[in-house]
Amino acid sequence: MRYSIGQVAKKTGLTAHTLRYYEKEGLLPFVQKTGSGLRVFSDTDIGWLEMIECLKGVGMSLKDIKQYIDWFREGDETLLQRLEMFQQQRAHLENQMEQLNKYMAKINYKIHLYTEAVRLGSLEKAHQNKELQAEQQRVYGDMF
Amino acid sequence: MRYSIGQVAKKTGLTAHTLRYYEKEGLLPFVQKTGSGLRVFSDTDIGWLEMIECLKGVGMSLKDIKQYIDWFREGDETLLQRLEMFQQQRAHLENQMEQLNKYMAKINYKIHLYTEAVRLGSLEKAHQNKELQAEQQRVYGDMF
DNA sequence: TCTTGACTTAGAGTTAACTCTAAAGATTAC
DNA sequence: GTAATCTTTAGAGTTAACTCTAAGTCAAGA
Repeated sequence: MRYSIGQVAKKTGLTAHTLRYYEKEGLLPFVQKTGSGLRVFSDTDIGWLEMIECLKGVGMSLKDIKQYIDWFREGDETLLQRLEMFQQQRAHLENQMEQLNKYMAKINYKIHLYTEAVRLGSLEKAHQNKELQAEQQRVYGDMF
Repeated sequence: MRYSIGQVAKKTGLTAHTLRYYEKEGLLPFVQKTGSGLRVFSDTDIGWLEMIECLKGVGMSLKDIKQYIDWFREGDETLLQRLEMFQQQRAHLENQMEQLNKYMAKINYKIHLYTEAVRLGSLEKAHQNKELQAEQQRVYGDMF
């Protein structure tokens, strides 16, 4: 299948502006153009965009994503660099997920606390609830 | 305990510049100053910084974090707003974690693929491995 | 006391990642 | 065929979150 920039924008949730910007930054080196200069995206290009979304979601900068794409274009000489990059990103992702679990515990505590506070009409009173105090100890303490 | 800005910087991994910036943006309204103007951080302030780190980590902007702090300062009239904010952030965090799990599957597949590719000296050959093709199907397909 | 290093301020500068503009050309629906 | 819509370009502008500078003040150790 072939897609115009607008169709890809709809499909991916990015704007046409952003897609052009990505291309300018070297992130979409495989997009074709018609004789009159219009971009034509293939399913392969959509696949690259999904990979870019993944790497961005893991916290990579566009610059580093471009590095990966450049390595890909250089061929099998850069297989090891690419493997190492993915290993680094996995390690990074593991840390990230661990962090998010901690944040979740903290936010769950806040939800308990504020649910009780809303019920009682007072944060101070909610804070005196023994059960919540115990949970706060577990999550690691504060009062905000 | 009381801490200078430099001690807090070390403790939190933020720079003194960043701490001053946070204060300027209204995120640290409880930090005291000495007669001569030096900042004095308390354990309560450290607690706030941990909360800010958490909310930032969940994806909130400094502006929205300030909103929460302002609500806190307004007292029990804003309990419901704060509860709703935390509920929204929990929902957001759940989506985020789900996304990260998908990214992890994708990256694990890449690591398998590239480990095999490095062994064979060719991405093309690794790609022909039946087991990897099956994994790719499960993860959702591409070839980059 | 002197020196060294930490701290103060206002305000300017930086970076990443968009985001928009304007003017013109291309394509589609009727 | 023509109106409406989409796409093109180069380049300027925006936003969030820092990051740094300069010129001076403060505090602790030898």
